[in-house]
Amino acid sequence: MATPTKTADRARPTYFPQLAAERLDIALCRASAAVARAADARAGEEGLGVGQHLVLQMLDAVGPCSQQTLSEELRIDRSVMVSVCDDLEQEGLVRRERNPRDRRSYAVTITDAGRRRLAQAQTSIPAFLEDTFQPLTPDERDQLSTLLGKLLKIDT
Amino acid sequence: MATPTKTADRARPTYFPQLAAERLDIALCRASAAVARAADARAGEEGLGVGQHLVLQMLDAVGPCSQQTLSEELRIDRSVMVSVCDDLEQEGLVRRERNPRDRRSYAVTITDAGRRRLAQAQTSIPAFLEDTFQPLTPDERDQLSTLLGKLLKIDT
DNA sequence: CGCAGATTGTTTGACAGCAGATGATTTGCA
DNA sequence: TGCAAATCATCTGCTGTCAAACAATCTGCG
Repeated sequence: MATPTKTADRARPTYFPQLAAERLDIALCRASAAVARAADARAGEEGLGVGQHLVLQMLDAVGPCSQQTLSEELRIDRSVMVSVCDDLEQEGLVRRERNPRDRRSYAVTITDAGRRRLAQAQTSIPAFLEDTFQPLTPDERDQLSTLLGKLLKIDT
Repeated sequence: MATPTKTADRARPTYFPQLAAERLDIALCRASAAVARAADARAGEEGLGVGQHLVLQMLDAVGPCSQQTLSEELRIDRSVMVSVCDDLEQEGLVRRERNPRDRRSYAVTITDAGRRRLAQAQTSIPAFLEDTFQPLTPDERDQLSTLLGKLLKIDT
């Protein structure tokens, strides 16, 4: 494309179509970045980080866990899990007790305050998802979910 | 599932199904992380980073650009673009000349060596995409591409 | 012209994510 | 039993990303 305007750079709404169209990997990364940004923003407003939310959610669902287990199931690095649990403990949302059968590990337990906080945070999720995935119809969201599920089958 | 073994934590293949299933945002982030990891690995083998590849691709397609333009079109932070262009220039794949009409900006230009390197790098992309998206059929990849396209319409 | 404000490229500082090392503890095996 | 190897939580250092500050330059408006 020749540049019709005077300055070589300016005034070219090219928007480089090839990338998002041709390279599925790049489109995926861009979409993920946009969504992650939105999630962080919402989590920031709410005062409960995404990782902390996930930990509370899992503890509530499956009962006390070691940090190791939380790490593996939630795909959060175990050294990051340390600070996530630190924050949660400091706010009184979880307790860290030594596991008597294996004193190397903790039994991380959600507290009543944690359950209340979780319930409160859960209520904002549907609206968040609705906002973020607004360009897609419910059917399309299901499609996307299915496709990502297949893609993640091989996740390391 | 009850835990058959003695220790409370061990041997529970729970795998916390709710997350990837219910929360589309998390599934998207996981898939993106896996794909980005694969892309980085391939780029590492090839010696040409993902960002550098994109810059060469765009310069080849639309001609000389300022770093600012490259930044915006490729969604790479402009402070990151500095080092990307530094590396490319050091390897002789691009030239950085001052734009005579606006001496604040550069006119970044791809060199012949850059074009050769780009052509060589391009050949490995189909195989990479094939490997990475192997769990999806061609039809499903098209679906995914379309869905992501719609989702990115609102990208900030 | 002359100056306030915007823009371009760059540097700096903060921060998340990850690999590797460490100390405490448990497990496996001779 | 005793000891080597594995495991859990933690800490440290490195890398990549991003926001904010900065100097040089351009633009718009009097």
